[in-house]
Amino acid sequence: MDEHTFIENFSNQEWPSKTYLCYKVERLDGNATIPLDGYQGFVRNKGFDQLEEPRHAEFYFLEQIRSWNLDKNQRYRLTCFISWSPCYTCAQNLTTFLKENRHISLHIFASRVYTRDCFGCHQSGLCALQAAGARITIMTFEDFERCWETFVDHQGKPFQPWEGLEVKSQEFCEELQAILTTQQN
DNA sequence: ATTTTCAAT
Repeated sequence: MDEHTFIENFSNQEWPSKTYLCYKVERLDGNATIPLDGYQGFVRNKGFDQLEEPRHAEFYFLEQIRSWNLDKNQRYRLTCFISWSPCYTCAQNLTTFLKENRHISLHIFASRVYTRDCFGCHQSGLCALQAAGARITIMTFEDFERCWETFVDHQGKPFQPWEGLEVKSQEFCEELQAILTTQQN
């Protein structure tokens, strides 16, 4: 991913009308985690402008995972950095996937909390996803930096945080915490 | 004080 795309989409000061999702996979072997570098990459949503059926980024992510046919006798950890947190429908699809694939765990790092959901309640979607075992957190400075190091064609440049990164991250974190703790009982 | 959201005006 080029530098501009990363900043434009992952900056928590921006409100882009598109979503990028970076993913990586590790195999868990006892206490060891073995990165599967061949399986890492990123996807974005496709909209009406591309003459394809509009689909959210998570659709393509799930499509990728399914294509790998990860060995059910091994354990894997998926990590994804996503610029908007999953909508209700996508959260449900991920929930179903995790329930059907107990050998796979998922940790989602979201830059921003998506709240404009036309098809359902994004809060309950995220709660269900968490209940299915996913970890959902807001990206902090360290997470942006890790994403930058791993997925951006940074040409050796270190991650330069934008103004207000920490404050916004904290705000979204509180918003997400409120969502994930409210509906649990 | 504080919009915006995987678009469509």
